[in-house]
This record gives sequence, structure tokens and C-alpha cells, in this order.
Amino acid sequence: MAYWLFKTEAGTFSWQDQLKAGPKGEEWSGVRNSLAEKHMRAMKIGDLGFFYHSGDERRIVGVVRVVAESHPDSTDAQGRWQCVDVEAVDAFPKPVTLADIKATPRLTNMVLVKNSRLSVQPVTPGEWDLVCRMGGFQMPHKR
DNA sequence: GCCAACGTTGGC
DNA sequence: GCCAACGTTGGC
Repeated sequence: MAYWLFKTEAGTFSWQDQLKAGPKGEEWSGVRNSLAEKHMRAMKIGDLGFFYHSGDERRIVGVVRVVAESHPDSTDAQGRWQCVDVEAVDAFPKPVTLADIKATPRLTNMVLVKNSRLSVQPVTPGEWDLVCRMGGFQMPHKR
């Protein structure tokens, strides 16, 4: 199982929009960067990702799960780009801001800090655990 | 195949 | 509003 980070402007596609999509999830469409796309092609069903609001907010607001592996992006008329589908898992009780991350020595190697323009990024297990703890987030139990 | 020019992203 | 970082384009 791998961990990722998905970046979006709240004005374009927000956490609220993701919640509205429900358990069927929503295409993470519109990515037109080959490295970001490569990360999506590597994703497997069940992989988890942070949901990050860029722009004014600049914070991780929740967790999403991959529910469909890469397939053609429906917003690409040429059929050249691929994307995955993700569903909302849960919001962070305490959103973790970019400033929090930059102020945490163990997180300064995150891609979010090193390559701020990449819209879909890998996250290491260590980074994942620490950020979840900072956000007061625990995976909900299945029933 | 190189690289200058240009456009976009996103943090500040 | 600015600008650094990065990707893409196009002339050579």
C-alpha cells in the first residue's frame, strides 16, 4: 500500500466537492503534467492520499482513498492523459498547514516542500504517520 | 539535441 | 502583485 498527496485549489475542486461525490468517488481529472500522471498510473485500489488545498488555504484537510486505478481522463478529448478515481475517507480533525509542515524538521523533505508545483505526489510511510498524528487523524474502523 | 523565450503554478 | 521553479515550445 502506498501513500500520496493530491493538490487542488478549493475554488476549483474542494474537499466539500469530494464529500459530495460519496463512496463512488470522483475522477481526479485535469492533471496535465507527466510526472503527476505517472504517480497516478502507479496507484492501486486502496492506496491512501492526503487532500491538500493550495492557494489561500495551503493545508491538508482530509484523506482520500483510491477506488479506481488509472483510466483515460474523461476531460481529455484526445484520450492521452490518465487519471484515477478517489473517494473521501474522512476530514482531518485539525487541518495541517503548509507552515506546520515547514516548521517540522522531519517533514522538510516532503515533496510538498521540495517541489511545490507538483500536483500529485508520493508520501513516505513515515511522513504519512506523522502528518496524521499532527492532524489528529485515525483511520475509521470498518464494520 | 540544445537552449532561450515564454507560460503556468503556487507560495509569499 | 511579485517572482522562483518548472515545463513546454520552437528556432537553430
